[in-house]
Formats: sequence, C-alpha cells, structure tokens
Amino acid sequence: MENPVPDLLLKTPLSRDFYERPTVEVARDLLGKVLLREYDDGQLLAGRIVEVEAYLGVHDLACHSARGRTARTAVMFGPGGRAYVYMIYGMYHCLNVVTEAEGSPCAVLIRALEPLGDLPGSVSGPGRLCRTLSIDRSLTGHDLSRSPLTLVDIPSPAPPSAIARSPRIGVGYAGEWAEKPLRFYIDGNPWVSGQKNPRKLRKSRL
DNA sequence: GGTATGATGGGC
DNA sequence: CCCATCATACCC
Repeated sequence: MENPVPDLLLKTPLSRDFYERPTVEVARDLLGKVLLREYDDGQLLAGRIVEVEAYLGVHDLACHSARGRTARTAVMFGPGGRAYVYMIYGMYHCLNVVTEAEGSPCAVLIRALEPLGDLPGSVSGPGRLCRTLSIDRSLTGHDLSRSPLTLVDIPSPAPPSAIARSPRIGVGYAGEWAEKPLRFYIDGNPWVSGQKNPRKLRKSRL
C-alpha cells in the first residue's frame, strides 16, 4: 500500500477565516480535516480528525477562559487558527485550536485522529495523540497554517449525516455546561476515544 | 463486561 | 486544593 502522507504536504492549510467563525461550526467542520506533524529530520506524521469538543469562551464554565485571562489562557484571546496546548494531570498535554476573532476566547479540543500511514503510538484520545505526535506547550501560539504542525483541508470532508454529538468528556464540574452536547465525532469510527480498548481494537483488525 | 484509583505537575 | 487523562487493578 502506498503511503498517502507525503502528498498531504501539498494540500492547502486551513485559513484564518476558517477558524474565525462560531466555534460550534468550526468544531463540526474540523471533522475529516488532517493534522500534519513534521519533524526536523523530515519525518512526517498525519491523522484525520474524528473527534472534537467545542469550548465556548467566558460564559462556558468548562472553558479555561471562563476564569479570566491568565498567562496560560492568553492565546485564546488572540486571533483564530493558533494552537493552545496545556498540560493536564501532570503527565499529558491537550491540543486545541483557537477559534473566533480576537477578544472572543474560544477553542476546539482535538480528541482523536484516525491514523494516516504508520504512527509510533495511539492517536485516540487527547493525551495520547499529543504524546504520539510530540505536542507540548512549546507549540502554544503556533500558527497552524505552517510547519511543523499544520491543519490541512482535504477533498472529502465528513458528510454531515455521519456526525454524532454528545456531552463533553471530563467536565462534570461545569454545572449546566457539563450537559451541553458540545462533543462531535464521526459516528461509528473505531478511532474515536472511549471505545474498545487498544488491545481489543488491534485484535479485531487482524 | 464494568468501575476505581494512582501517577504526577502546573494553575489559581 | 483543582484538574478538558491514561493505564492498570480488580470485580462481575
């Protein structure tokens, strides 16, 4: 089988206009898009987005910007299309893309990818995908239209009929905001997080 | 199949 | 103290 990954370098990166729209629209439209990671030695890793969550700014009690602008959350107050990466539970990182215009501190959390080509680990789950793609806080503020971390458009996005939604994961503390269906995923895709564990998933594919 | 819990460090 | 998590342990 041919490796499809190098051709992805030629695809068009998503523009700032794509991100500077209502966050729920951006979240849904990110399903099916491709995340590309390039290393200094030329190694290229890629995955197709299959699961995201929308975080809706200062009124959303699950959104980090709801507690005000701090050094950590400052990037969310800036223009759309940049990375917001934070550390969670002392051992993992989570990748978000900043949405909406300057002054509207919203973001979309990338929760799972479908691997394109060979990857050195799992990309199902926000912590796992950051570990596998070596994404940490040093990438906060990075413009996602450029190397070494790029979001690119591809010809066949997720058809709207294949998109399912649910409450967000791990935000039970957020009161009524915990219930809102702001997690979007490609229905039935085996790479969505919280499905069968990796051992069984590997077994079922043999 | 399921739920419970420890690891581990920065943010507020 | 709080976590936008994961892997492992253990129970059914």
